[in-house]
Amino acid sequence: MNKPAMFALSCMCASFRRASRVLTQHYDTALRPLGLRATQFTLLQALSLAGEVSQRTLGEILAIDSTTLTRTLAIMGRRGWIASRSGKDRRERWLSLSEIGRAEFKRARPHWEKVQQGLRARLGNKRWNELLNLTNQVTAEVTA
Amino acid sequence: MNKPAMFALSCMCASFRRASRVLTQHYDTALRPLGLRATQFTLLQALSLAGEVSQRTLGEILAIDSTTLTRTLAIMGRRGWIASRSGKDRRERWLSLSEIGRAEFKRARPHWEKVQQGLRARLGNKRWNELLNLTNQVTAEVTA
DNA sequence: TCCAACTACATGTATATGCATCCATTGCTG
DNA sequence: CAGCAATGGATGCATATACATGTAGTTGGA
Repeated sequence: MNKPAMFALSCMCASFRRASRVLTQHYDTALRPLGLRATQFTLLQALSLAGEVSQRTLGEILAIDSTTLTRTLAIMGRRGWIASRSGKDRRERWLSLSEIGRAEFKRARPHWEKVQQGLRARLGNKRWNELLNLTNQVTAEVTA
Repeated sequence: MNKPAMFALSCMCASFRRASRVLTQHYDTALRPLGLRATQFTLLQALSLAGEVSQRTLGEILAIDSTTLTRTLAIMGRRGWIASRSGKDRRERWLSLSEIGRAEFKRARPHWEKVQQGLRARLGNKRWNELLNLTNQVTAEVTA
């Protein structure tokens, strides 16, 4: 037993935030042996996919405030994962993964894939796909 | 034009976190005139629904670490929204809404309902219901 | 009965997050 | 071209979040 007291929430925001907390802990647990957080893995992955992007654009991709990125990237920068340079427009910071950052991402990816697989198996392919589609749609809808 | 650079994410955790950020800002914006955050509204609502609960139980309901609640409730307590007392087991804190807290919740609820309605209209009833169901299911599944 | 294990909450520390504001740079317009 | 508005990012500040650890109170045996 030890059934959790959890019950369904009718507030979309609250339901998403609760699910996020639960998922973040789940992914964090899987990545903890690597000394990596889910949020940081997400940034490594985003940069790996996007190539070189400005801080502003990275923020738009992940719907993260640019000023939040300043701090999070600083932490990752200290660990040597981020390469940044200024562009023609000298206000901009162009970001990409450093060599070390790419290696870190490569090291973490299998762990991430394992969590994804495990969760996908528990939810079933149908729900898994619906969830990814719907959550991405909500983001698009609210952002628009 | 001015299209957001956002694209679909395949990481369940990242997709949920991004959607949470977007939704939180959306709800926060609606509640800002009241000086209330979405997270705080959620706590008011949870306490309003749950009646008197221990801090531990409240944490289980919302999947929030009990130590997180210590701080968040402290903030809300300073504003006079929370009534707390210790139970027979003197380690426990039993929490409920104070009179002021109930008033604050009542004041905020219409604003919250308006955001919910607006979002529901944009997503359509079908997707809205699917989203609530699925997000609650993920929480249940991962928590289990 | 008494102590060891356990439980509930508090505190220290670190990251995540966003808003208001500031600074430097760029773009626009008269 | 001069000057002002707009933009990209940094900084100050406040909240949200969780883990490791500390502390007080409870409980289940020996």
